[in-house]
Amino acid sequence: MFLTKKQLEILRFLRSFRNEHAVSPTLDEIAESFSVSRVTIFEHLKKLEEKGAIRKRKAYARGIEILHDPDLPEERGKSVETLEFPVLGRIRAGSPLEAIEDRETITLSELIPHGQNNYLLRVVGDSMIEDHIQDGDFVIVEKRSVANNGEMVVGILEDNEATLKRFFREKGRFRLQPSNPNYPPIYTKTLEIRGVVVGVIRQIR
Amino acid sequence: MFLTKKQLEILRFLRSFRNEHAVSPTLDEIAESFSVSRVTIFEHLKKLEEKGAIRKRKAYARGIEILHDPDLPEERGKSVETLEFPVLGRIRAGSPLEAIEDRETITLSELIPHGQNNYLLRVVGDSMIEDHIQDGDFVIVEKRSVANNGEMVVGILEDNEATLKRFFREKGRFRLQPSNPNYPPIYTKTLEIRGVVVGVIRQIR
DNA sequence: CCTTTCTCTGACCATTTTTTCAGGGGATCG
DNA sequence: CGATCCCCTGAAAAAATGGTCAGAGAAAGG
Repeated sequence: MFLTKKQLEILRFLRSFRNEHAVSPTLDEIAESFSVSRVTIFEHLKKLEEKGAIRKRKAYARGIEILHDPDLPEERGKSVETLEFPVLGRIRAGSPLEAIEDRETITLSELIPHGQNNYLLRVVGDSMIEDHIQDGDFVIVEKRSVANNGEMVVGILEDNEATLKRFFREKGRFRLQPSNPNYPPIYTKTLEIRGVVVGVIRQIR
Repeated sequence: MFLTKKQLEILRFLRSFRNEHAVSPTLDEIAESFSVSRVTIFEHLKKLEEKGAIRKRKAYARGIEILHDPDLPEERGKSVETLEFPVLGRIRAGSPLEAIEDRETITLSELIPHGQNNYLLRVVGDSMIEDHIQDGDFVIVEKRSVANNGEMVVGILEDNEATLKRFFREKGRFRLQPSNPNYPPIYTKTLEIRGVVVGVIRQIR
């Protein structure tokens, strides 16, 4: 993805505006800040969207979302520096084959999906055991109200109870599939999806 | 500041909408969600603003700001850039039992053992699958040269190869036990322990 | 030179969104 | 009862915001 200079400037402006005002700016506001016309900004935003840097919906006021932030690495580094881990390479859990060699570091923010829309849930029970999520694990959940088939979702059933299952849309109903042969799937006509599991964290005593 | 029931509901809706969409809702969107007219919402918001719970500017699309969140103790604006996650409670992976209710936050540094002596390894292979560590997972390893029976260790064998196994001290030898019935244990007389697994992190695509 | 890319414009229209106006109904309390 | 909240309505005005159209200049590169 190659952004022109102007596009990059606009992207930066978007971010800083959001930081300050908690909402995205309008075309006019961006245009005024750059002393150009609204149409110019409109075109730039179109390009930015084509390039996948932002998302905007049709006729949706103040609805520009930043998908890719070009400055992020440095900015994150500050507050996360204490949470940096060296990655000492790969280890073969099967037969011993690969030695520990490479050296790089990784910050947890790279490794762990983190954002306004993520939260943790502690897992109770073993119904997702074949997905290697065990009792006591924390799952990182991204808040979403829709899911794709096969994704692991946090769903609210009719009786207002929350559960963690794999999601499948079937004819006229939803199937919530445990990944444990000892548990039957749950079928429901109404389902509120609260989020999708994007990560797992486990502490070993 | 005394909020009526409806006002509280709306405030909660504002928050959840923002969580999901990254922008504030319009009057219409709120109105539709509550199945009332736009004007009704307008009035409610006016009251909410008088009471200091939100801020909205004149004719400013999607510009409602939440000033006071009744469900949140006192935490505004703090945890954006730090690696703090809200923990929204527990979820039962077995049968759906517990709803999502409690609200607290946890920082990753609490959750993830972190220190000068810890590093990450990416796991290749499935020999630890019954410990629910799968191919591609990162394990957090605490540097240590000794281990207790049963701990999961990173060991270097005589041929200078690294492996991840459970550690057992036996008569005159060590046993490195995969947690996968398809793999046999490894017996060795000399073993260099590089560390002990204290955590697991998994990203889900 | 020609073509392409990037930047830009004024004028105008379409749609979304907020705001006002002019009310109605029900509940509670003195 | 009368006064006061709270919750609600449809219709229409008034902003604001987003989008389209038909161009234009300037720079870069073949």
